[in-house]
Amino acid sequence: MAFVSELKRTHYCGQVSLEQRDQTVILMGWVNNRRDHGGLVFVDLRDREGVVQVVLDPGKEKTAVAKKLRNEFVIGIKGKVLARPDGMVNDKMKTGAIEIEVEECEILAEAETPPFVIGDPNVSEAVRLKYRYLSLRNPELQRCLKLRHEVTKVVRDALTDEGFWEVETPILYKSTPEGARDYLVPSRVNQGDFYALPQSPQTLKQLLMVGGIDRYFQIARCFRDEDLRADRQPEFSQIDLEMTFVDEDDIRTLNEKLLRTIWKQVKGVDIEQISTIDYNVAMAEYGSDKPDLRNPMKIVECTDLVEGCGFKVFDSTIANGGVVRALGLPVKETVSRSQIDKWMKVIKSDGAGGIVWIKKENGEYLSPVNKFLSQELLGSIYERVCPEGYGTVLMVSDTANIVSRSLGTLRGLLGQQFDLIDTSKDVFCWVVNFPLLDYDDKENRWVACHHPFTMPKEDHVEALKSGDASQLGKVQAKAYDLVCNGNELAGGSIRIHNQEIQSAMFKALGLTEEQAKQKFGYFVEALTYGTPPHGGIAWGLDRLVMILAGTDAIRDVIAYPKTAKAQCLMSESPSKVDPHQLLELGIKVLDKKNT
RNA sequence: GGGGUUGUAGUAGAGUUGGUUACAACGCUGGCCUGUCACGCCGGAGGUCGCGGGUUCGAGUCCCGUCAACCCCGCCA
Repeated sequence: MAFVSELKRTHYCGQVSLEQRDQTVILMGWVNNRRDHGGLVFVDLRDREGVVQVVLDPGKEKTAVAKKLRNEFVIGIKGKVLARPDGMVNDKMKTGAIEIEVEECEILAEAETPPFVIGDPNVSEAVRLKYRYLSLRNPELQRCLKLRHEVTKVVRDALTDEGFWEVETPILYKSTPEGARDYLVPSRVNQGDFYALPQSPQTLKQLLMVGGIDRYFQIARCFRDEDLRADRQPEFSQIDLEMTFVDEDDIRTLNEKLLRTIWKQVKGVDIEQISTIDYNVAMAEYGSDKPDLRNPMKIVECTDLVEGCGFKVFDSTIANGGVVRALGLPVKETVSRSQIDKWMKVIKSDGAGGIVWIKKENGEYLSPVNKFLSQELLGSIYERVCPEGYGTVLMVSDTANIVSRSLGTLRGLLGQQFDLIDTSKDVFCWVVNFPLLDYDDKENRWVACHHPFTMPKEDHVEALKSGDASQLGKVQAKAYDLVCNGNELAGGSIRIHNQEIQSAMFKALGLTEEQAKQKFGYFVEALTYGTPPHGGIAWGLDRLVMILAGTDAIRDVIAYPKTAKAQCLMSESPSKVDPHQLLELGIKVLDKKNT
């Protein structure tokens, strides 16, 4: 048994091949499956790199243990690599051309019967999460984690080559005045005070630029105490970077290079084209600031055609500054009224009042509004909206925002329903020229679209300084998002380094100099001590890996993810703590019913 | 906070209009088998039908509540 006690593994199971033919190898791994033929036992031995068939003769003393083997036992074997006899090659296995004739076998650890068979694709997520350590043995999950490692490795190497330093920023930090809810950590030494876990290293990385680090990056863990989604976990990772003395183009060029390197090295794919789309165009034509360009459908402007048409809904919408836009259905066949009603129901939650449709039958245009709109007008709308192969016009009229949102929803829905998405390749674009400010109707004030330190475009600085409400909404920011298949891969901006512009920004947000200081404190002060022009971007690492792995939940690319209720089913966290711990922290838990 | 889907042996499912002892598969287990690779064959064990209440002579099935997982809205740069 010397070979086992020394644990001198010679190969990974999945990497044995005809190259080792007739050599003696020592393998360690888990019993993936066993086929007991009485006088001969086949075991599929599994490790990180794959599975190999090993053959044991239970009649021999050194392999007699074969009879005791069960699934998930950890064993070590020493044996000879043999080419499989004619007709017994298994084409479905990577190692199907060979097998190991075992000379010695030892059980390193027995295993209880696992609650599910490793690799069973039907096991519910709750069970898989409870026994995550067993799920991790699934080659599919291991593939995703390996992919994640490869991505971070490529990023670290590529950014190092570009002169970036990886700098760690604190996890115990300060509560953020805006944005998502913070996770709070009570301080024992300073009773009654709390740290917050960072929502992102935003201010810290800007201060690194103030500090002269010049080029920084970090694979940064971020925390947000908000409700979860398939693509949102309470803790997640960003590839966060920031650079000094650069403008938008520099950052986009560098990140485009990084993107191409990732796809090339991880997927072996050359990205052909990365288009650049103006935010306003994206909203008007795709109804989204992160358009899925694999979907060929586009929203078509119709406001100019129907202006003064006599149909009350359109006329009053346009009179109030609204728009009328349409989607063409990508099928020639006419669709049923009930189908259109279903779509209508969906977009009603986006605020749309309804859908006006136009169909063409026997050269005649049919529509619920053909009392108001002439055949000629219906025809010109139809011709503009429906190119060859398209068959029905769906029109929505409302404010530009609502029309964009609802037709954007519809575009996504129809793309799926009519199977228009070519999933064979990834399609990328930059969305640029985001607005700097957005008016919050509920709070009756302007809020920063990106964050309050985002630089406006040069041409728009005067408009920002004017504070003129009619102009503020049109001010554009030096902000940019990198989009892939309808997902925001990365987002960033050039930051304000100029005190005058920063003051104008605070003023637009309705903050006095005093309030700004109080709210942003040390950060605002730091910016006054000589801040270089700088900017950066942050990539959502989990989403990035999810897209590369071809999965549809970021749980699949995280080793220990949490459920929709932000719980870890394996460790059962969060959990109650010892009263002494609370006492030390000066914390008392309120009875929820009585508050 | 709101809406939706799901919940039946260890796992994933079937279960008729409410009607005798709740099914077959995989896994587990005992036995047989020297060429299997979803091994096969013979036998066996395994159930608070998520939980709590209600209707009924009778509930896996109908009703109410509740819990959990997932998806979506709100929320989240």
